[in-house]
Amino acid sequence: MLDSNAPSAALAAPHLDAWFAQPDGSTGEDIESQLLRLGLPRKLVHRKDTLFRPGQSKSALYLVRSGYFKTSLLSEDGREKVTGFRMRGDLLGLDSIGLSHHACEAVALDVGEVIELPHALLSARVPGFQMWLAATMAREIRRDWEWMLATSTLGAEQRVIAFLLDLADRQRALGYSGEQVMLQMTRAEIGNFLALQLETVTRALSHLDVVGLIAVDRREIRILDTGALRAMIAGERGLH
Amino acid sequence: MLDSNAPSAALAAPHLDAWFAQPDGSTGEDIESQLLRLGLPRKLVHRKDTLFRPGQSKSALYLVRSGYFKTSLLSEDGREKVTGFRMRGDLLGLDSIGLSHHACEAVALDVGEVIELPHALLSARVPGFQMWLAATMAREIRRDWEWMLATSTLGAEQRVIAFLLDLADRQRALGYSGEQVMLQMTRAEIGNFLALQLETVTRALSHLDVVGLIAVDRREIRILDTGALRAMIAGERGLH
DNA sequence: CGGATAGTTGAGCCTCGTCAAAAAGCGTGG
DNA sequence: CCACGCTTTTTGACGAGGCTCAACTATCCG
Repeated sequence: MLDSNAPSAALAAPHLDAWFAQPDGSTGEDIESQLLRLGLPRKLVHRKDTLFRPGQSKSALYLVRSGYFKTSLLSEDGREKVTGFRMRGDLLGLDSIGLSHHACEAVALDVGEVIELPHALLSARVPGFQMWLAATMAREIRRDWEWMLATSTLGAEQRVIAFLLDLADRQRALGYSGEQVMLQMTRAEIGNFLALQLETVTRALSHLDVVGLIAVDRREIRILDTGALRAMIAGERGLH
Repeated sequence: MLDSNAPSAALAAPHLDAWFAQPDGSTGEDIESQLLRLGLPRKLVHRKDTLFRPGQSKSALYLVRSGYFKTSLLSEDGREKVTGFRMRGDLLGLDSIGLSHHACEAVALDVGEVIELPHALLSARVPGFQMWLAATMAREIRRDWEWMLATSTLGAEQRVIAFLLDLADRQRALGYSGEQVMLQMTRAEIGNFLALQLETVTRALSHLDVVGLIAVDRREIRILDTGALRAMIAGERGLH
């Protein structure tokens, strides 16, 4: 649901445009594997480790190699908003490009590993890095907008469904089953992300379990009827 | 409210990093005025003109020179979400960088003018363009997140206040008064953006008028007590 | 084993959405 | 210039979805 990329033909364009014409993944993996070959500094994290905080001076982006992270925004008066859950292949710190300090917070939800990407260095040394970065940021913007659409037009249960299907899709894209989803985050964090209370998330999960569309076992969710679930967010629009 | 850039010292960094170290505006105006001097193609638009639609093949970004635009996302099943209102200095089409086709829609709310920015050309010819673009995209991401925070933690009236203050701030940044805001969009569009119904927007505006914090005259809003308004979104957190 | 964290479930209430009707603007053409 | 139709806005009444508060259970970790 989350990526509305037109899966169109990659145009045979002059080299500079090569990137912009790419639908999504192909050249991306090129750049990504280039980055991996560069022997950039790696960093191991444990559950609840904070990778960076708002206001902290920023030196690099982080590319997630393994594990799960949440990024969140904090307001002065204590409100918090989880802006996304990140997994392998995602970039952390995109939002603070152009700033000398981080604007959001990134916390590990599990043990994991990230690679530091010093943009200045990479911009100079890796041809196409800038393009890749811009394309990645654009994808982040589209994701954000999709979720804005979801939270403002879908009811509580529909949002939870969209969340589960999104996780499943992303897991599938990484080579996992997609039938089974292990939630690395608390109900409260899911609720925060979806603009719901944790009790509402619980109730939605319980209800979907009762009607047999998913099987909930603690944080392990088995998706039993993808078709029906998809129909529930595409069909009747919005609340009601 | 919307831009949480640290107004910190611009570090004396190696040239490549110059951009990333910039807090926000200074070098940006450099690039922007460079762009203006290039004699890039301009385009005049009328009220309700569509600059681009989802699926339409994309050739360039658009820099707003005058007028007001809304950008919105459309889902297959007809749901719509206004993703932002854009004015002078804003870029249209950022979200579809890396795609060959547009992912969202941009419509003029008034007569206006835009400049076409062909990224391939500019990336090659204007040094620092890529950096500027990345910084601009990052700012868009931060804005989006701020609004996600707002819509998920603030009550209806607070969201409307945040919206008015944001408009006022942006107008002030462009050299206008900031006391007076002319809404170029309908109540329905405001509501869509804020995840509210149009009736709720109307009620919020009416109420704020009654209590004397703003003066509503059709689409002309006069902000009478900025301090009190700011307190209402920073003070008591969220709903209730 | 015991304290803390996380999740579940219930009951009541409140904000905001829904439906409806009317007023006010606004553009258009006679 | 005014009449007409359309869009936009306002206001009211009502109901419901989800939030709040609260109690209880399960789980994790030292």
